[in-house]
Amino acid sequence: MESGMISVDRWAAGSQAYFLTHLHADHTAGLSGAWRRGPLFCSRLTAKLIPCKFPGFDVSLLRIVKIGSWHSLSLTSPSSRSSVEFVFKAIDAQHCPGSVMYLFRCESGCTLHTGDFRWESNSLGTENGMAVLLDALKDQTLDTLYLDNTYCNPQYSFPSREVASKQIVDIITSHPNDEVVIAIDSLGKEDLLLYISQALNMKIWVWPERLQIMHLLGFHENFTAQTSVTRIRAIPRYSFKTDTLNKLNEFRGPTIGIMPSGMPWAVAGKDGNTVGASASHVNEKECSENTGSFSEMHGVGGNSGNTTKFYEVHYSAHSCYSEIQEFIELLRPVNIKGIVSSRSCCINPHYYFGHLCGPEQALWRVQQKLDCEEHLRRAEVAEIEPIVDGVSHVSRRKRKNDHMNFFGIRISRVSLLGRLSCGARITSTESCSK
DNA sequence: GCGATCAGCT
DNA sequence: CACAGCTGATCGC
Repeated sequence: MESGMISVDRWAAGSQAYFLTHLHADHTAGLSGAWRRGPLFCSRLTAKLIPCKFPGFDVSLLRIVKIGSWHSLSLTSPSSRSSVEFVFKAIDAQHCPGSVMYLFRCESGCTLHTGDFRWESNSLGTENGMAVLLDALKDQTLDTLYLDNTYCNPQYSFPSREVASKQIVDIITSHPNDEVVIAIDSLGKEDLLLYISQALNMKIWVWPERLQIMHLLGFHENFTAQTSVTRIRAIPRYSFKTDTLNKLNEFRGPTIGIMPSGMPWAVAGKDGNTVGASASHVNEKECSENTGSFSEMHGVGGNSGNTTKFYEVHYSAHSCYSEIQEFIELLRPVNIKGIVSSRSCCINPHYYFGHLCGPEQALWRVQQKLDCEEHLRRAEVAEIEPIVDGVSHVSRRKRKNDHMNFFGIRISRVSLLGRLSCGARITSTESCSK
């Protein structure tokens, strides 16, 4: 795609249309209430949150992109001065409230910008998102994939957010009489807090600005800003430290701290006040089974000499390596570019996934999808025919599976394609092998 | 004084 | 190494 037309999460002058994937600060550097550079495209929920995040923002510049629908956009090529027609679509990125990916199509090709995303294996949201994506690509190659490569390295393996949420509920219920403090940011982890609130039938305290966000998101029933009605508090991550917790421990009674973190191995044991599980220990637990892991740390108490317990639970809003791998295996882009720049070269998507990119791979995906749809059409016809030849359902299913194996993709993935075609159902029994 | 940018911390 | 993001220092207008 030619430069000087569309910017995604970049706010320098010189673009004709600006797209925002989500409202985290590392994607909005350069945005402010004084924004005047041009129309800003974002999801409906993000648009709702913008005046809160950027007071004074001129909302007449907002262009709401309805998720799942095609939108059209006519821009001017800076080089040829001719008109370029775009269509684009937003897809739920499941990273934080309002977060989306953008798929752009124009005459010169297709581009997908994932923004930050977490598409968990075997989740309905991921299946739906992938079905929308593949359907939108149709028989076109994906020319450029701008990828959330935060955890684009096999060492990054962690459980789903649901598993992590269950772990946190278990930690809280195992301390029935303690005050609980959970570290969160200004946006994100609402699904975790809702899960806790519903599982324990208890409101969660948040600070007043955060309660306003919860109101905008429609979650206000599960949250409160009154300190007296609950023992569970969500506090800003930057004020989550031994000092704060020890003070709570001293003045409000026994307190445990829970840090849901994307990289717990990085936080533990930095100073003398915390003693954490080592990174190798955390990783060892993760690698042995994908049921999740958490580490327990004990902070040294304040004047009272009490001990504050810290729990770091592996909770991530970014896809882990195996989820990124599944994503790329299905999309097969011609080019791939990481959106996370890092001094560390170990997350360069080309290093691990270069073999899944290139023109041949992109064409292979298109051909595979067409073959698969054709097969599913035939399979459905076969399914509604009466069985007259003595062939059992089991052997039919086996035949189908053989065909899928021929394609080299797993059954759970083919079920995504199944949704795309004529509603043919494929039984999905296999979990992802690692 | 205000906004942008960066170091530092968690 | 570094998730997301606040605070505070510095620079330029």
